[in-house]
Amino acid sequence: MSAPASKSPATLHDVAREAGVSLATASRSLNGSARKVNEAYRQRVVEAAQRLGYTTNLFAQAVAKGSTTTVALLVADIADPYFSSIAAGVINAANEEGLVVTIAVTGRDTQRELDTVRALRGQRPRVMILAGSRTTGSAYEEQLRSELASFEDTGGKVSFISQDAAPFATVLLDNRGGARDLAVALAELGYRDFAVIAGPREIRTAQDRLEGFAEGLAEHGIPLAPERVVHADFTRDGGYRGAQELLAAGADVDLVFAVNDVMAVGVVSALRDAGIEPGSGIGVAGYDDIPTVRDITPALTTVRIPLEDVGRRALQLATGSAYDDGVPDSGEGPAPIPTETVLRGSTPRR
Amino acid sequence: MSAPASKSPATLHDVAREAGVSLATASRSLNGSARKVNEAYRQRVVEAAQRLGYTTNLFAQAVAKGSTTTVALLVADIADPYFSSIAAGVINAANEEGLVVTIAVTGRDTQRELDTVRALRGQRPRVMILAGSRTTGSAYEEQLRSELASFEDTGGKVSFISQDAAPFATVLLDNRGGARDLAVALAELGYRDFAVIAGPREIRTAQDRLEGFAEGLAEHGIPLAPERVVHADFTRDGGYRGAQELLAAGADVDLVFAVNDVMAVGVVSALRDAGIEPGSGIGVAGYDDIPTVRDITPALTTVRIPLEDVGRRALQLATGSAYDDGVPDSGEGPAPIPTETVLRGSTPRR
DNA sequence: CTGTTAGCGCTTTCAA
DNA sequence: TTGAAAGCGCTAACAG
Repeated sequence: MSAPASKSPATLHDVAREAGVSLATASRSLNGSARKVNEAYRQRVVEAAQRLGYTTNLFAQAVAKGSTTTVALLVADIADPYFSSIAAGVINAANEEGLVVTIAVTGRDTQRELDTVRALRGQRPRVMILAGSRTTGSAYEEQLRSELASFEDTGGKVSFISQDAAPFATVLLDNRGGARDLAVALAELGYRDFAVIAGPREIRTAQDRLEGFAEGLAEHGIPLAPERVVHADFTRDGGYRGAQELLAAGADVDLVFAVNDVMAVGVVSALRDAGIEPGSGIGVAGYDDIPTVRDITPALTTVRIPLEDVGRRALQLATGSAYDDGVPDSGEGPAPIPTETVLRGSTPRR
Repeated sequence: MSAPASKSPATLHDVAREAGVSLATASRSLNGSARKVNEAYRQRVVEAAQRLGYTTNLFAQAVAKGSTTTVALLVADIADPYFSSIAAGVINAANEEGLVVTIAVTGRDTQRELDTVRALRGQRPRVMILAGSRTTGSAYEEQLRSELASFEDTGGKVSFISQDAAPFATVLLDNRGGARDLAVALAELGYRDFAVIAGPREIRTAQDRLEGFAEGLAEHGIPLAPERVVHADFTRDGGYRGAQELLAAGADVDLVFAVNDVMAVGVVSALRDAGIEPGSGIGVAGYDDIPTVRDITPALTTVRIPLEDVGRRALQLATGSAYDDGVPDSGEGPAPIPTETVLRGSTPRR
């Protein structure tokens, strides 16, 4: 229980003294960009730093320079593979640029999201990436927008991962188009009686996927009756319960589309638990292509989003380091991330 | 493309002036702990801050106070559910204490881990949580230890999530014991011909689970021949390939234990792809109880670790806010996290 | 209770 | 090139 006498970390001052040079020289040798320091001095400083176990105090540096090396990432739920994959992309990209990533979770709670953004501003991050599922119509929307605008006014950069977040830079996800393509592919496979486990009504991503899917069906002259759409939580359990509800209603369905993979996984389990074999009995499709959908049985048909890449882009969009991918950049970021329908065992040809 | 004239964020100074009070008063009204400020003044300050869109510059605050509100979390791979669940726990707990968490990934690369720790020290985090899989015997081990020790010497606190990381605070995972219990349970179920898809040899977690499992079998007089142990990557694909290798060797096996769930998921897929039905043909068991193992078919037998909780504890251990759970605290943290064998469909009674 | 005034650790003019 | 000194935004004695 003896508390060790806790020295404080070595400061640049200490290093300078140890090396017998001025503070300024020490600073220049260790961090200053242009190498305008006598090599001999530099050596001594570096060695002194080494000897003292010195590490630049990033905060002090930030205060002095007036700019940080932090990027703040907001996600709804870090344990959700959708977000953790995106986070991986952001972190890797940030690493490459020497930036440090701070993660905050909002739990899909608008108020909390707003509070978090406010709190995060205190960190003066260089960039703020919002990956949470945008919500529509709430009173918070305007507040969030204004908070972010003011963040940008004061030198920050924000980037969204979303379907439309003008006026901010956005990694565009074409949820509507992806869902439409999926619907078309499924119709061509011979499915006719569709049901959708949609997410919460306020979540734009969920809405768009639902609408896009309906559009795709419409192209094939297939209607999607309102009673075939059940709204549920954006989670595995939400999907599970949604499917149960659907079955309870006794609808005659040959394919269930869950608006994201986590939900679809729940649907598959629910069907199986109800004695219906997913795939051979009722087809199931999801959206996102998270890693696990390959390993459940049957493997899930879904719409692939290159999640890691999306995260990476979101950062690059903000730092301006986006590699040129040939896509015309309209200023609000490149064209939508390409999306791809992946047909697997859960939707055999009928 | 017009760059908006970017004002810099309002400073406390601005607020003070706007409110017509001194810097000190402004500081006290906004952040100072003890409320020793005339309510009228306080009002004016708060309003001024509001009007100016002021947010405390946390970095400057940190520099002035000499202490930060940051906690750094190191994980091997944030997209791995094991780590993202732990991260969720850390983040939630941190939130409750008003701390901000920064996540770095090490990719199970010792050198990178070391570099990361060094870099992270620049943030002067209050606490550093290492959740990466400890490695044994490497030359880095000592360096890491010394880097961390010096971090603690200068006022930081480190906490490990591991099986033994003395002399640092540790959320103890009883990998050995958990694996032993699992082996016993499986033996009691009637399995006799075991094989293990073990992780990389250097990863202690993998080692311990392997050894514990062997011990458990030994208790039932069941040997585990070396050729029944194949070492593979700690990932889903590692598990997949490991199983393939095992099958190729033609061993006569009735149960495959993969030392973690992600690998086990790969094993299940590999078996199925090889035409062997997991569960009815060969039993499969994993370790961790990540969410997906309930949804694959058959559901996976595994050893449960309360991952979220583990993350939360790791933080509390460091901040000293651990709730009293009645377990005698030996100073290095509470007793091992309780572990539980969960039998599911992948290991029916034989 | 309020204001003045040193710092905190680092960067960056500005002279030398 | 180097060093002295003035900040960066905030806190914390210290007087008043």
